Amino acid sequence: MSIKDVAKLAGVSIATVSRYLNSPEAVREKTRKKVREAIRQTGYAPNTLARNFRRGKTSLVVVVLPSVGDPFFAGVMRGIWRVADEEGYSILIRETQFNTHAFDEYTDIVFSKQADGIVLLASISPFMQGDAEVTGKGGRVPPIVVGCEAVAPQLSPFPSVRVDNARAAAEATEHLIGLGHKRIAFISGLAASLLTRDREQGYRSAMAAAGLAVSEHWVVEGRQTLEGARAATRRLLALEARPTAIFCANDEMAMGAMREIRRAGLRIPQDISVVGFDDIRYAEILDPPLTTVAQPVEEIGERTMRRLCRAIDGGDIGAGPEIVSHRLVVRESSAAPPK
Amino acid sequence: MSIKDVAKLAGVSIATVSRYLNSPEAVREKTRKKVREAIRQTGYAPNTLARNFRRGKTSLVVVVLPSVGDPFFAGVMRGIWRVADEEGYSILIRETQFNTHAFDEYTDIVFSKQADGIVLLASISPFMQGDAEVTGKGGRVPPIVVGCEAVAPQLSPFPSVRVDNARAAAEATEHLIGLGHKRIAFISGLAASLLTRDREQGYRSAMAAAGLAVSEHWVVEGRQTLEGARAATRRLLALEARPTAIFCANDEMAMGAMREIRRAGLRIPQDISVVGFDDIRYAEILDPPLTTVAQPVEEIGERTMRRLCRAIDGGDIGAGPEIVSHRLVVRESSAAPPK
DNA sequence: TTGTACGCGTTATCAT
DNA sequence: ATGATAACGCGTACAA
Repeated sequence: MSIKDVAKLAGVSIATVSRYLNSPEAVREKTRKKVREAIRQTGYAPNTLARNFRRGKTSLVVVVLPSVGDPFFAGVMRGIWRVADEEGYSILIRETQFNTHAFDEYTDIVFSKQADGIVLLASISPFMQGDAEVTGKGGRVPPIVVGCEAVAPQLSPFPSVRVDNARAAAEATEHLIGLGHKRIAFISGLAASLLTRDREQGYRSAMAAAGLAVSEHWVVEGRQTLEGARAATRRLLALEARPTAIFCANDEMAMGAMREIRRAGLRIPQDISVVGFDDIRYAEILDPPLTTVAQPVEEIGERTMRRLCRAIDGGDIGAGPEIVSHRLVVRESSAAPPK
Repeated sequence: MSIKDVAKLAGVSIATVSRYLNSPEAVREKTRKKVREAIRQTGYAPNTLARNFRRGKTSLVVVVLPSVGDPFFAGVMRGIWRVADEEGYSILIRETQFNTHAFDEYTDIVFSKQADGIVLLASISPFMQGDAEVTGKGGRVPPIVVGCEAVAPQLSPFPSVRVDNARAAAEATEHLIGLGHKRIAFISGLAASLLTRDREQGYRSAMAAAGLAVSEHWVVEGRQTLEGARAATRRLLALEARPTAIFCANDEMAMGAMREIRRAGLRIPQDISVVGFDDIRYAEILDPPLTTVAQPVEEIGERTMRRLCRAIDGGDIGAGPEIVSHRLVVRESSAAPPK
């Protein structure tokens, strides 16, 4: 059931069948009909494996992300899939589970032709290698685009698509400051994540700009998980001078924080305000609805994937980040601090 | 930078290089060293595309699921990935967004050699085709295993791995009945989903067994989404004889239901009890923590994938469902009805 | 417009 | 233990 069988049955050469499939206009209608009929009869389906091999293209793109469970990525993936469908790519997903991987684990995917390119979504690994070999074995830079996350200086050849995390975090902090808060805590993600570091830096600069000191007890690592954030929150609540507001580096952690605050018998926002980041679909249905920073997730996905496609096609997509706009969404989890 | 270059540089034949890669023990150590060195120097990486082509195997498996955003699938995917890594498969993910697809859209993936097999996770599509052609063009049944979802009778050739949804739903309903509830509502998923229909049937049979009538106003479609469940809940709350408990076909919908109940100024569980299904990681941190049915998600993923691997290898995996055990997790969202 | 024939990089078979 | 060579299915340059 290969192209040969179809050719034989249709009484034409395999070249004609191939042409029928790839540029039908180059085949006479009468011949087309014969081929069409033969394909129908044999139930022939072109062997994608052979086709890709011949074309030297996998038509596959790997998306690396920390955890598929995070609803935040659902939106980004939607954007990626939209473009992938348009451009004829299938998406392979690899979950890092927040683990670090050597950089060539990624580049090798391309060099060994398992995929044509790679999207790195909020994946910290390459950013940990201060001395990373950004060029591959052949001295070539594989098509890689980073989404959501910032890119370390030494990896500047790689383009990224993201919001201005520092600015957004600063705005969220300013919102709390504007409400009258002075003791504002920050639950960060993983120390290794630039994304989180950028948000922390935004928080710190907003505090500094308002002339507010940041106690080192107020900045705790939430490890980007529900559980991590719960532990972090417990520590914050145990502080003598308890913070009146907690800004979490993402909504997932904000959910964990809210849980612990309630467990401690405190009310949100009357006793403590909570602000998140990402505006996942649960943010609005929490009790109370969560104030957070919205990111244009589908747009990030689309732009990231589109840029990757151009890179795969050999186009020069330049380096540097492409910044998309964020938006502070004020809901009911933030209010003035208690007297 | 192909196997030829390595062979030339090492002064051996391509066959030897191939052997070095695939069964090193069949190569003399001295030769191995030469090849190793040549590979190092050239930076050669085997062309996966060519290898798969030659082997007639994609080493790819497609997982079809309604929505990656659902935290429930995160656990199932973890199980799938574990086995996939062991067996050397990469996972392609396709999101249906709850849309229906023709059955051959899936089977063609295998026949056109885009992948070696398919996992259908809670995906309704094949179950809608009463007259589905289960055998492919060549009359062969492609390797497909269904996870979480039940399989319609006409598709019985396909195996599945799942909990006993009807039984589990009955137990959850019995739990509410045991607390003294009589007016128990059910928010179902999509009418087309067998999974949801099984749960509905479990609910109905438990009610019937307890001698409780089910008003048709009490069974509403939540479309498996937050929004759908919210609309459904609003309708339930507007009923003259308002239900004292709502059983939701999954946790996602339970989250939506809880939101609307609170918006209406009602308390959970004092005014209304809520029970979900799945025990996603958010269930425990909701306010109040959600009573729900836990599924062994990783185990489902593992078993599903393992069965698929055997099917791909040509093993006979039989048909019929493989039932894994569920567990009712009672938390604080369910209590006795108000007087 | 159609057919012939080669090559893509690898694995596998068969000699040596 | 190693080498020569034939496939795998498809696309395409070139010839007809």
